[in-house]
Amino acid sequence: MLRGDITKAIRDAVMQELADVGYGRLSIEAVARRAGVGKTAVYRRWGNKLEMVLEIVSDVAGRSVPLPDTGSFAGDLQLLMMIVSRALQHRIASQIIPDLMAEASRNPQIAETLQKALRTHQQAVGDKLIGQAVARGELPEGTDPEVAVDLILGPLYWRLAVARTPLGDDYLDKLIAAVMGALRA
Amino acid sequence: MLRGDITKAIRDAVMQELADVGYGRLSIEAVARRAGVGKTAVYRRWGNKLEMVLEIVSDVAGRSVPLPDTGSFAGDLQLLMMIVSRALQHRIASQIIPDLMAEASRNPQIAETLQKALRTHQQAVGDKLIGQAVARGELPEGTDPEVAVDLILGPLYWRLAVARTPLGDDYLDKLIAAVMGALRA
DNA sequence: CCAGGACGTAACGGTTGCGTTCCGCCGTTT
DNA sequence: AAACGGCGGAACGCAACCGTTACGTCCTGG
Repeated sequence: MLRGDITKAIRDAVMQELADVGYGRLSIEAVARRAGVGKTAVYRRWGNKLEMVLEIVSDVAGRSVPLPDTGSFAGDLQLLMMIVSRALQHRIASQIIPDLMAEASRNPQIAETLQKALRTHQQAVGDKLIGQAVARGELPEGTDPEVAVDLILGPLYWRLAVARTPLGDDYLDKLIAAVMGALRA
Repeated sequence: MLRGDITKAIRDAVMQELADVGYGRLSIEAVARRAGVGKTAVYRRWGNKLEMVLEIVSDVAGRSVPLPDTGSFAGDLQLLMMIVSRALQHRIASQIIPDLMAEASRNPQIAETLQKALRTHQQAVGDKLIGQAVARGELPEGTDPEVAVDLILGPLYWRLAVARTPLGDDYLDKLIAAVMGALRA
């Protein structure tokens, strides 16, 4: 019976509000205000703030990242890095993700949701990427997928989400070359 | 005239409170409560929450990280990584830093303070490390310090502060080997 | 011995947000 | 035509904090 357009408006408002003020300061009143909606409409859908945020965020984050499979490790790596860097440069993502990550260290429910939505998936992507490369003989047999994934995602996350330094023209190329060099050994 | 032991108690309480609830939810009342101190004692020292947090955090963060200089790039790298990983595994640091980083994207004052306290310094460390290595001929002439620093700090930060995965016994060794491989090219 | 000042406590009025309730409106269903 | 139910809006009591103020205690220096 709940009207879909109202639900959509609330979902959008939550994402915007999360980006603007963060989870800690997000208030249902502000969400309703921003969505142009009564508080009652919100409470008709979710029981409280945490429940609402978790459902909305895990829904958005769950929309899966396509697994790169270009046929070569270099190609896969380049594609993955472009996808990740593109995602991390979007304003909403680059604000919400660090915020929720910080919040997750205090709230087990958030931690679990993020773990499921982000890490599990991205790790799977990384594992597949490395696994394929090893199978193809492009990487040595003993390559540690954990180290490899950290080496690929870490610098990007650090630069885009933490240091917030813009990417130079050739930055990605240099980074890709460096990662290739690191793993090729 | 302000009593030093009281000031110390407040400073400690602020750090604890920051780690527990984050900047967004930090309240002066809670800080005073935790420090076993009246609100008046706090307001006698700082004008408001932002001013207080900035002063305390930048003081703590300003206590400089020693510049590694072991004589070889491999040694410097290992030492730096051990220092950084040690620091990031401390509960307070691993909670406060991501929280303030997220907050910094909304508050220019926090951003500037963190920039000054953390990035400038760490970057200087990285630049010196790379510079020395290049001068010694251990790294090729054109090595990009930005990429190198990201490659060193990114994976550690990602793993310890974001993914929050514990470090295996040989993880640091593998990571060091990988970074060496990446830059040696 | 006394003045000064930092201290804790308590209370102030004001703001914000919670989660709930009640109202009147309006489009759908029956 | 009438009943239903989601809707916005307004107000509720409650709680937490804000930043400020007044008060009485204690310690210190002159």
